[in-house]
Amino acid sequence: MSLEAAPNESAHRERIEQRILNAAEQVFSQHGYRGASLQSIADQAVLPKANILYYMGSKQALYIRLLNRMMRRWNAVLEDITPASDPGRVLSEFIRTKMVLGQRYPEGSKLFAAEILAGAPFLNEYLAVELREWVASRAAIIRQWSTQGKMDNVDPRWLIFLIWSATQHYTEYSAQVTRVIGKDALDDKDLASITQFLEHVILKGCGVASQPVSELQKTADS
Amino acid sequence: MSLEAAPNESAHRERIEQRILNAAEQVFSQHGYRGASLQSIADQAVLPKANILYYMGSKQALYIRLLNRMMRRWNAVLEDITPASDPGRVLSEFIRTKMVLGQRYPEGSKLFAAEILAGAPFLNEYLAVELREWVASRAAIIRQWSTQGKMDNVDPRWLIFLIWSATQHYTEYSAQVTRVIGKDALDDKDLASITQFLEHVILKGCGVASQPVSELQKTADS
DNA sequence: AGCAATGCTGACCGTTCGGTCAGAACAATT
DNA sequence: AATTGTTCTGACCGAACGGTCAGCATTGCT
Repeated sequence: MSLEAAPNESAHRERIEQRILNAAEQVFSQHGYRGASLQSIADQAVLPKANILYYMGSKQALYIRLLNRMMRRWNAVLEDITPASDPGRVLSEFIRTKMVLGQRYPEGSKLFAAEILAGAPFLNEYLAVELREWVASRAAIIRQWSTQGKMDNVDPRWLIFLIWSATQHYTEYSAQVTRVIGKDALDDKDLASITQFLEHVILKGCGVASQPVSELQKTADS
Repeated sequence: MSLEAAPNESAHRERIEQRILNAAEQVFSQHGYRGASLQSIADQAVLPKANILYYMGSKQALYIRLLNRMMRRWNAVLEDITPASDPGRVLSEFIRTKMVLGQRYPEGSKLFAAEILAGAPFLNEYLAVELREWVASRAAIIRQWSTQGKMDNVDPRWLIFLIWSATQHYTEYSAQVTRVIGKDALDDKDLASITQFLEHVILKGCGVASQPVSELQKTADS
């Protein structure tokens, strides 16, 4: 329940807690809440198991702290969107931001995915209240863009889900993607290529003019 | 290792095995391989735990049988595609088929997702060999469509991943989708709307003419 | 140097894990 | 009624689970 960080934590405590959180994020993201064991988290953090509980209290408290940390990172996306905004610029930035976030916090993204797969027992309220309002408000603006003739008349909810799923895929399904394309990991060139592909297909597919702001970006395209 | 079904199984044994497989699919899909317990599978199947092991041998053997059953269902997708095929028809059918498969086998899809999230320890070889070849052969054909001018010059691998992720999202993230749109489940109308949205955006986004075959399908679109 | 506060952890707790097995229950054949 | 083969399951095994705690080590203040 109480998940605010104490304000007067020592730097040492802070360092160790981050070490535990990062280790836990890795284990939880691979095996889900039930499948993760405190022992394997302790091994990953190179700490005795009792130490994990000393700092985090319980498995559940640790898990909830992780979920909150991840959700905090996802704010600040699509914050400053208005009916007057240019759809091309906004959607482009949305796609790019999501791609970057997924690459920056791959374990956090997978943790989130595992939580949803399990039926979102801990994120139930967050999804049904905060995220729902987030989507509803953005959807309303996108719908105005459609009526203004700035883009096709598509259901904005499906558009948001499309961008989420298409970008998240490359972090959450990285095990599949890398094996299918025969690489150990996606490099920067791949990621740039994917981002550009998604911008091209989604913007064009929604009838949005490619971003008018001149950014050097002319590549292979019949 | 040996995972072929015995040919001379009694109808009774067959029925019980299916009951166990369905129960296990549900539990594994929610909690992953490690997070699933034989006891909870037994409870789900309303059978004593020892019975599960009597029929399936071990937790791992049961899990592998489930993976194989799911992979078998996924064959027959995009089998008859050639350079002469019409991209619009093929991509449309691909999207529709994937949407239907996800709705028909939601637990199987989630099971697959959990396996990938865990790093695909059991599907490693399948992904790196069979699925890789499947993608490579389809990608080659799509690339020919591009050079023939039938569609934009996009990377076919990203296109395939896009269709996978966009369609799978509605089964694997159903917990998130339903809470965000405020429904208990997606109904047929939602699914038709989503399918049509995806066809519209992806085909148009790839520069493919919407399927020429006249199927009554004229809906809201500025 | 002395002392309280905090950091730390090996040992332990009851429970649940995957898996084994002896033997009861049942069905089919003689 | 006896025999045989299969189906079934309660009871049990050692290991691992999440969590507790007594007590040692370390630190910081006086």
